[in-house]
Amino acid sequence: MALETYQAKRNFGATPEPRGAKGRSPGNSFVIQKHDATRLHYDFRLEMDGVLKSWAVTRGPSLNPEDKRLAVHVEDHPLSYGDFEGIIPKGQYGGGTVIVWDRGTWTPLGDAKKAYRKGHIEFELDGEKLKGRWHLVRMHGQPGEKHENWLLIKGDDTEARHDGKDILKQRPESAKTGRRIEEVAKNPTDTWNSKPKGDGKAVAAKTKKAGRQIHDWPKGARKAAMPDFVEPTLAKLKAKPPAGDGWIHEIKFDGYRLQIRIENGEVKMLTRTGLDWTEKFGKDIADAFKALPIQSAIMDGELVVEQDSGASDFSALQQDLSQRRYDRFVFYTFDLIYLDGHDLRDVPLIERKRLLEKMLPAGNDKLRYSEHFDENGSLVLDHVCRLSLEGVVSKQRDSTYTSGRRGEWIKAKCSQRQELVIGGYVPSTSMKNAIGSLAMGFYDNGKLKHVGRVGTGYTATVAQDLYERLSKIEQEENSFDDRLTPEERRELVYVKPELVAEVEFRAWSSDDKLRHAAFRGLREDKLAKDVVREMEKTTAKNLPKSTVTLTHPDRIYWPDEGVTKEGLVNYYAQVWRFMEPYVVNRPLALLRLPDGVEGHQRFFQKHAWKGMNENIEQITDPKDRGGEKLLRITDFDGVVALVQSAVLEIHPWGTTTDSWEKPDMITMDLDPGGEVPWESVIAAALEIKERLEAEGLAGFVKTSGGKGLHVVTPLKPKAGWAEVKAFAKRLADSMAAENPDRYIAKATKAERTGKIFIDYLRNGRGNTAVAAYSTRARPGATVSMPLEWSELTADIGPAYFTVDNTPPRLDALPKDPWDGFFAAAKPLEKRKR
DNA sequence: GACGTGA
DNA sequence: TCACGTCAACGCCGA
DNA sequence: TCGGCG
Repeated sequence: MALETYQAKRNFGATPEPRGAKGRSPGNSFVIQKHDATRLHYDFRLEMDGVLKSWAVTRGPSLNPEDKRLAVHVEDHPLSYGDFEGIIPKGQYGGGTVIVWDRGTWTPLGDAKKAYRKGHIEFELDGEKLKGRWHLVRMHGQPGEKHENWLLIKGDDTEARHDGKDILKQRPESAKTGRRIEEVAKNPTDTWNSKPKGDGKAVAAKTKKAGRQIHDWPKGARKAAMPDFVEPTLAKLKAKPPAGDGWIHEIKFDGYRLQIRIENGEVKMLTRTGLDWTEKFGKDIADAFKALPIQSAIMDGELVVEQDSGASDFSALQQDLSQRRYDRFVFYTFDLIYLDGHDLRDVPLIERKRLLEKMLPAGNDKLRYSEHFDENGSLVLDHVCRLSLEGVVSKQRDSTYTSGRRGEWIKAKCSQRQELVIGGYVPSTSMKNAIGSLAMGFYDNGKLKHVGRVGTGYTATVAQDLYERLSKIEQEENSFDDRLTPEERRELVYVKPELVAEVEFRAWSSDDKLRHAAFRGLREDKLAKDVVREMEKTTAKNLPKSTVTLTHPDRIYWPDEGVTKEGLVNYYAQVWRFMEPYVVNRPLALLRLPDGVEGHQRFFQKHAWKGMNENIEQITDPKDRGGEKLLRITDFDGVVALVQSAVLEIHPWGTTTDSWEKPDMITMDLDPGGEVPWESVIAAALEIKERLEAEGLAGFVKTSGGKGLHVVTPLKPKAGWAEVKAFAKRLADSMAAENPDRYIAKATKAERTGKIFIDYLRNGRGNTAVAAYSTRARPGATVSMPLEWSELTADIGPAYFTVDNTPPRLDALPKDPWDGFFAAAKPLEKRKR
């Protein structure tokens, strides 16, 4: 065991975990000793009351689990001295903003990739005894900045924490800093740009219509050329609309969000991501826009198909689209971004809408102006819901038009109501002779299906009244056709299914239970036998069911898309039959975000943890028998358990646990650097495919759900990790060598602009790549989507498929896009290794 | 998300 | 009781 | 040998 010593360049002192402290000795340097030849390398900086008191460059141990002991020897230092030999706190924590006390203000330094160490420190400074804690973090830094490691120290009372939350609490006056922190803390997002590049060649104006004269442009309007695609404002999903005068409320449409661009007499309709879908929607809408007395404009709105009730209907819309039936389309315009030479994005919303209303002819049956309401938000929602509309979108009256989701727009959805049969009750625990909750059901083919309990919505009088009536019709036997779980049966008293109640609820859950149900009264006029489910079951398909309990099924994981924990389970239920072979019986690495994609927590996990759901299996790495247990799932319950654990990305090894040492697939990750056109990424994927086929191997392609594409090769498990990785490296290297202007096989960021990084490093032992059909923990609820090669066109970007649009896609597919994946597996032959 | 720990 | 911390880690490449 | 990258 080699023992190496490194000397600090200057003074430094640290005494982690007091229990680890051992002895002290004078001297004049900070020495850190390393056992074994594991890599050691950490930089420390020591910040005290705004002054850089001292600093040191040291080296620490790698996080090799075997290498947990660190010996530190600190000598003759004004701050601290002593030896310690202690257990290094294992692991690190990920993410967050690092803040330092710098010249009198808290300054965010940037994102901490991880904090490696922390500990306590006691020291004397100018005769004063001080206590503190230290953190060592590794910095992301800003682009172009030097990357540094910082040790943050403050006294006990004002310890600098890695996420800055406490600091903000203590220093409310630093609101400015707070915003900066927010910004810095924001994850650098996807740089993939699916916007069409402004199409360059201007189409000659056919007929120049007389533009409507606007003499007094509202304040904020800027003379400007028409911008390219403007990323739409997105609404954040909230439980109810915001209160206050600053908000206006519009009806929420259930259709396709489109950006209308009128330019040189041409009308274009772009989707949320900027794809040109003008052709998809027939001529009617485009013609209606063409007829407007406008020279150029960008408008924001939604294409819908209205039911008779006036509610928009997404499924009808999709039906019409697939049947090329265009006559029922109606376009609701709700925002005006650009008009006749003026950029209106900085104009307050209310003014934009005023202008928009003037532009749109009243009484047009194709184009409508989306009216808004000034009343109290909850009132509007109530009203809207009573009309069986979907919900409301609330917008800040004076907000400018900003791309993305910033909370200026908030959407709230309506609840549903329906009559249900009371099949039992649970006595109240707080009141005598009153019910606490009701067990409800509906009839399906003459059988009473249990849909869960309704435990709210009663006044005390009603609860007593119900008890009075229900206790008279008690019965021994189960009133429901279903076998209830012990939890569902707990305290339950069955009654003859005679009474009908109206119940309000937010949604049906995947297993046909009520969500957020509230009692709204008895329906004396209804016969129990007539109570059936009002809303068509959306799926008659044979979806896998899970017994895993979801806590907080309403937890929102993707606020923009409104994808909840339960929604994610539904997604996996739909894709499971396709996804299963790529995730079961493989060691897994997980990316977990308990607070969703916008939350502050985000961490990888590859080892088992305490309290882990029993449907996630703990397995032993045969190469590391004494080590921590790795993870595996074997069935649908396993994925649901992952979702319950807030796993938003699933990264399996490229092997099954049946043959740990022999991978059954190769994943080549094509990661385009900046300014690489999407067509080039497609070309790269095709080139890899050809090269693989030249070697007698098959290639399958999937979107990454992020920026690029993955080309995956099935293998007969024969060659070992080293050989497979060497093959992958050779493939990447040869492509980079032959086309150095297009490809690069190494991760050097600076050289990657304009090139595609062919990442072969996912093919080593213990390395992972995101699973087919796994969601990605990024905005948009995107998924990694297997494609047939013929589907790989410019229309489909790397982040095109999402939790929302994937199930309909899979339904429409004649077969698995990766049909025959494992059948196409060939062993990696010796000569190719 | 679930656990352990220290205040 | 509450607030906080913890949850991966290694080879490769260029300077 | 170090920092930076996935």
